[in-house]
Amino acid sequence: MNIQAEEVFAALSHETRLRCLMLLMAHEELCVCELTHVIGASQPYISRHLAQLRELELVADRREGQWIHYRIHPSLPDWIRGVLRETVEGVSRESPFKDDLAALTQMPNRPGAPRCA
Amino acid sequence: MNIQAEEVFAALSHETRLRCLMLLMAHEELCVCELTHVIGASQPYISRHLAQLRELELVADRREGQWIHYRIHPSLPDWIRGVLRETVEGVSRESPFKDDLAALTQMPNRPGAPRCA
DNA sequence: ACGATATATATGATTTAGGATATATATTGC
DNA sequence: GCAATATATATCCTAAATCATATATATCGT
Repeated sequence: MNIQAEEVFAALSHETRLRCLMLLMAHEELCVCELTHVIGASQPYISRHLAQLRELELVADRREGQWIHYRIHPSLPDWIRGVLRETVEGVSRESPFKDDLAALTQMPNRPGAPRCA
Repeated sequence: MNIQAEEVFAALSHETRLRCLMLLMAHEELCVCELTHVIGASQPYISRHLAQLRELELVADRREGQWIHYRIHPSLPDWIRGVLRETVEGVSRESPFKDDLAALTQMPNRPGAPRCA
């Protein structure tokens, strides 16, 4: 089943999902607890939005022990990757995206090595 | 008031609005009757979706006699233009976008000179 | 001024997305 | 096996988007 442009944009049209994607564009892999901490919402709330991104195959997940690491889906179509790249350009200097990037680096007890892009 | 990324993506998440934007990316200026003909929906339906794009300032309009010509907003932020360009790359070979471009050129009695990009 | 064409807006009904909370599952260390 | 941590899913309620239809406005030709 092919990924539908309208569905992609619907996914990007929600602040929480867009914040997750912008963080993942900058950080290769992040676990749910990191995203939850940075965005400052409840765990089920973040998890449900990540599930939507996962079902659309915009992100992929990988379990490592207790943690589930999310990343931009490796086989994302080029044009969608292009859209995300342009969006990073457009929003990464603005709130809340700018602050999210800062909040992540200041998070204590981050699991795994902080692998940054 | 600054244009919000989430609102932009919400606008792009509807097939009708996306089809209008893809057509406008390829054709500089199109009037409502052309878009209505190509998409094959009712005039109020198209007009209402164009109004949403206009309120967001993704498109601009210009009256010329009875016709109102729409175009991609000339002062659209670079990153949004980039998103639209990437999207054209991604979808213009697929239905319904591919067929829309064909249907427009075959439309009889198009008002004004068909100014193509 | 009148009828025809092009376009915009308003209204009411229906569907869909979002949010909060509760609960279920999986893994780890003991 | 049990408690603790990390994550996912289910449920119920509310808010927002969409659609079809009706109607209003603007322009043109006569």
